[in-house]
Amino acid sequence: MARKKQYTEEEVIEKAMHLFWRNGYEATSVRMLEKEMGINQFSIYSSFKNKQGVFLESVKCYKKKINSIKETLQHSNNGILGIKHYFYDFLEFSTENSKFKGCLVTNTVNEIKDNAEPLVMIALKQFAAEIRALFVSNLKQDDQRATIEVEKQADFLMNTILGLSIASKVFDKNQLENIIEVTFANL
Amino acid sequence: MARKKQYTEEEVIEKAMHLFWRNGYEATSVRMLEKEMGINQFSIYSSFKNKQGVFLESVKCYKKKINSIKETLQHSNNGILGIKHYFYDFLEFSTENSKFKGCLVTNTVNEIKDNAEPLVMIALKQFAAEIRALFVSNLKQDDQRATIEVEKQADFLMNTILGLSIASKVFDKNQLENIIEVTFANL
DNA sequence: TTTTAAACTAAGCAATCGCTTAGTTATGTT
DNA sequence: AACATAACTAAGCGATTGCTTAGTTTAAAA
Repeated sequence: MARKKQYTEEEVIEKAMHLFWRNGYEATSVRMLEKEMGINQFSIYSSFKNKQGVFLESVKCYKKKINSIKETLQHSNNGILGIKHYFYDFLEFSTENSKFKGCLVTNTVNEIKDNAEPLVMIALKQFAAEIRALFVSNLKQDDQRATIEVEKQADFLMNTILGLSIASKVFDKNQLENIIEVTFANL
Repeated sequence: MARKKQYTEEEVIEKAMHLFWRNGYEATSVRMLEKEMGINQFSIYSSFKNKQGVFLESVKCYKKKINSIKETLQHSNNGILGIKHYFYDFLEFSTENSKFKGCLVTNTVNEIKDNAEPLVMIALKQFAAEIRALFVSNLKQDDQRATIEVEKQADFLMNTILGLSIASKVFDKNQLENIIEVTFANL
């Protein structure tokens, strides 16, 4: 009936995701996406509607990629030690050519204005809430831990992860590991 | 010999600074600066050379503003308690109409790409280094604190401050205070 | 009072932004 | 083989970006 697509949407989105991850949302232009994805602007818009659509699919792709270390945390039975393991996994996950890129989600949360791009913001907040919920359930595994403290500690851990996203662009690997060690030393 | 300026550069830079603080570097256009500063683009470029120049002066202005709470930390003799005080001071400092704006410097560090705007990046990193040095000297005030740990803890505290800059846009005041409390609870 | 130079206004520069559209190519159906 | 239709190419849309420039106004020096 008609011509076949010369690309698979899964493949080109993964390339787009890496571009957004490195550059952020605004700084990634449609022309750059064109080159990185290897398809024409027409194809981009016909497959994903608009730039926001490309990004939302990129977040889905990012979620899939990070899902393996998220599942490790999900099935962990070591309480806070499982979370610490997740922090190290995350550090490795966000490394490329011994260069840290931070977290796609956190990077974008910090970049997007409150009013602008509400759909993007909703998707990002939902992702963050999922991670925080895992922190809470893992903290509750520790018998001696006070229940009242769990929510506070979850916020604290989220803050540390947020910090690591920026810190990973400025600090070296050793410093990042020190941050994790101090974070969990007395928690 | 010639006409007088109808504005003082100090006054208009303070307005520019607040705009950058709220919106970030890229998202603040020269047209927006024009309106906020109340002067024509020609005056902006004749006084500050270019947009980057306006921003660099804005960072100087920001430093002056934050200097009072920095000096409190500088003259503090309570070791880590002085740092905790600084965290709360910073939270109040970055609040406007019960809305948190984060830290101008941190916001921009996270936004600017490594290669782009190197002058901006240098100014920002220098500012961060000054804060970290204060953390180190205050930590050393505590006699029982192991010297080896001080540098690690300084990185940890920097990471917490970085985190708070993002967290302050997503979390409420109570949560932010919880983060500070947990941070210093066992340090 | 005339001169002169800086401070102003406003229009417009090239480049880039996200996005669209007219026209061509390819492919499965009849 | 002829048709129908989706996938492609490439040019270009209006809006906005940082920045400049030609022309006018103002005020201090001569």
